[in-house]
Amino acid sequence: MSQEEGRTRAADDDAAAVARSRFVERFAGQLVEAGMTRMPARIFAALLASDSGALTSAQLGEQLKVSPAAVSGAVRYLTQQHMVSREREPGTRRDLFRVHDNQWYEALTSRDSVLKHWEDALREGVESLGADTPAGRRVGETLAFFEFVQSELGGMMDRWREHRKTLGLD
Amino acid sequence: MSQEEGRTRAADDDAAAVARSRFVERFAGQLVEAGMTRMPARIFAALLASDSGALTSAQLGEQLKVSPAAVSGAVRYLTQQHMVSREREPGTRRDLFRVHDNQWYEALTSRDSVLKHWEDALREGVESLGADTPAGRRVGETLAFFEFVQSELGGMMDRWREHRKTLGLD
DNA sequence: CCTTAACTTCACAAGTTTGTGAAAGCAGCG
DNA sequence: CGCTGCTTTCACAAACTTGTGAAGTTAAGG
Repeated sequence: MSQEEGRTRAADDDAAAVARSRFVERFAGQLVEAGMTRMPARIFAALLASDSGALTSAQLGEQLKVSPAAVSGAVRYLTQQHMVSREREPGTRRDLFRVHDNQWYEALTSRDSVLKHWEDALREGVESLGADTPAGRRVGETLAFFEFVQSELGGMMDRWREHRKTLGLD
Repeated sequence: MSQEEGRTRAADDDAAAVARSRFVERFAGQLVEAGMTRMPARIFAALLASDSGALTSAQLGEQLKVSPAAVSGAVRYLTQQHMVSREREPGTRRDLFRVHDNQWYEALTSRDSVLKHWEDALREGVESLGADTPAGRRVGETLAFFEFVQSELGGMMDRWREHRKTLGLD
């Protein structure tokens, strides 16, 4: 038994839980700084740091010490953003929420991303300011930059999928 | 005179001001959705849509209908993020705030970007969860993804500078 | 040096956001 | 079909944010 190595099984579990919780709160903190709201950030981080990659509402509520209502709201947001998917655990009435590694960071780079909305606003700005005015030209260049970035993303994700294989992550 | 084209000079100016303001508020709105706080977003948008690319505190306050205090706070934030630079207008005591097109979106992709902080948190997570645990592996893959993205950014910005020339923006 | 224009800081009031408890809604199972 | 257990919705209280007015600081110019 691991007691002979200086700790009990329970202490091991406890240490693991503490490590997990520290990571969850720290990573969630970064997501919050980047603009995500707190509860979805914490839930997302908790799923990322779970062994199975999926947890039930009850588990999330317990681990994060929040009410079912809070979980419900946050999880709706996350599924809308395609960062998490909902499954019904067969043979029970619990919902399971899962991070699909691929899925979620593909979502980061895809169609209705933040970038697209910026581009729309910028495009309208160029038109209404006039493409031939100094202001219009400045906004136009910004637009050109984001369009360029957008055009590069596809290729980048292709290269990632390639690179991923070389790392032995399947 | 442009009155013969159906509008007065004043009306032209007014129309331009309205167009500018609509753009400012719309683009700022997108920045807010992406996580920036409202006042910095509005000020940044106002600078972007200005003809000279630079405005004084007073101009910003007047155009956005906010107090000097609000301008001061927002501008401090923007300069810390390297999105705007402060100049002293020579021969006066006014400060001028400027968007340097290059500078600001280079800032988006550089060193102390959001990405780096995410990576730090993820790296710590892998260590404390254990690289050989399921959770540690999942967090590790996420880390690998962001490291990959980071490694691609340099090349992308190089290609942008190239592409920029072909667009005739110098 | 003193004046004064400009910027900054601070305490606070108004306005939002966030998460909760309680009630209502759903769906699988007996 | 009606229990029962899970999820969602809603109104509200608490906590946090945001922008303001006013006082404080700085430095250019006389």
